[in-house]
Formats: sequence, structure tokens, C-alpha cells
Amino acid sequence: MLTEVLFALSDPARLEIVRQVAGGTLDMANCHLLNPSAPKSTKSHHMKVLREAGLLRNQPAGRGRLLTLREEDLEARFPGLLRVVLKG
Amino acid sequence: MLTEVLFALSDPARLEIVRQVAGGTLDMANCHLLNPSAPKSTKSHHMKVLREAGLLRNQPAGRGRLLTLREEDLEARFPGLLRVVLKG
DNA sequence: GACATGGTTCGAACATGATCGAACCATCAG
DNA sequence: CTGATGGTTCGATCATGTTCGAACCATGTC
Repeated sequence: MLTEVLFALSDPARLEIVRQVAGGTLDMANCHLLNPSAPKSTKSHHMKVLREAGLLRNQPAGRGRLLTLREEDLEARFPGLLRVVLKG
Repeated sequence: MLTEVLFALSDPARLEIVRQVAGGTLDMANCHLLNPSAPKSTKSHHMKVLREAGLLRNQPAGRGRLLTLREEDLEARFPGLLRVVLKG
């Protein structure tokens, strides 16, 4: 659902996450929220929204988690979207 | 603010409005909500969100209102965005 | 096994947005 | 002026999303 993706991206904190992950794969511990003092449950919540919208993949790795942007899938479903929001 | 635009578009009812207006300028009376039985106050609310996000222009015309998509402004600020969401 | 680290999940509190009816305002028709 | 049409605004209600702490789970370290 396009609206679901747009909603996920419409939160500044989540958009920032996507921008950080866009630089390549990133382990979650090195992915920082806009509000640095936010508890991890908040961070986890935003990750869930992004994951369920189909924006991020979140695979366990060691004792942490690896974040990857689902670029190909997104490009297939909504061509150009990622480029636009990353640039904007 | 990009996030504000994305949020405005993240509602199915509003996205549909944008798609209808994209076909050219449209007077509001001929712009139909997804839910046809919704009261006009609801319609007015969605229009306000779209207007304040900078997506639509809403000028009085006769006893009604004329809706126009702010294509040039949007293209200048967020190039490609409109094309992506209209296609998606 | 014991402990620290990194995340998830749950429930509660709070904030924000959607929806609706009612009242109101403007424009046009008679 | 009167009435009808098309929209806005307001306030209340309800639904949804955010935030947070606490409990919990998994992995790695000692």
C-alpha cells in the first residue's frame, strides 16, 4: 500500500532512520534516533513501522540486528520514490 | 516540510483527491470523497490538510471553489514526487 | 552459570488526527 | 428580500499513533 509507505516516511524520526540506512547496511546499534535520549522501546517501535511498511529489512546479526533498505522491492513497486524522499 | 507533504498524502481519501485534481483544475463540488456519504465538514477538513501542506490551491469561484494542484511549486521543492505518487 | 549488551513486547498514559452535526458565511436565482 | 447551494469553522467524540518503563528474550563474554 502506497499510503502505508508514505505514512511511515511522514515521521521525521523515521525518515531520518531511512536516510541513515540508505548509506549502506547498518547495524541497529549505530543507527541513532533524532532524539538521542529516547528509550529503546521507542526506537523499536519506529523500526517496526518501517519494517511493516516494507521499507526496511531487519535481520538478527550477532547480538544485534542488521538494517537494510529494501531498495529493489521499493523501486519495483514505487519507482523513483526512494530517490525523491532521500533527496528532498 | 517534506514530512508534512508525505503525511498529507498518506491518507487514502486525500491521495484520491490529489489524483482527481491532477487531471486538471476541478471545482470542489465535482471532487468526490472515497466515502460518498461523508459530510461536507470532513471533506473540508481534508482539503485544509492538503492546502496547508502546499499540495492544493483552493480559490473561490462563483458560489463554489476551484481546486488546482500546485505542480510547479511541488516540482521545484520535491522534484519527481508528484509523478511517483500519482503513478503508484 | 552469571552477567552485560542489544532488542522486542506489553500495557498505560498521552497526543494527535478523523469524523460528524450544528451553526455560520458567501454567492447566485427567483 | 428569500431561499437554496456550496463551503468553512467550531466543539465534541472517537480512533489511532507516540512515548515510555518494565519485563522479557537472545547472544556473546567472563
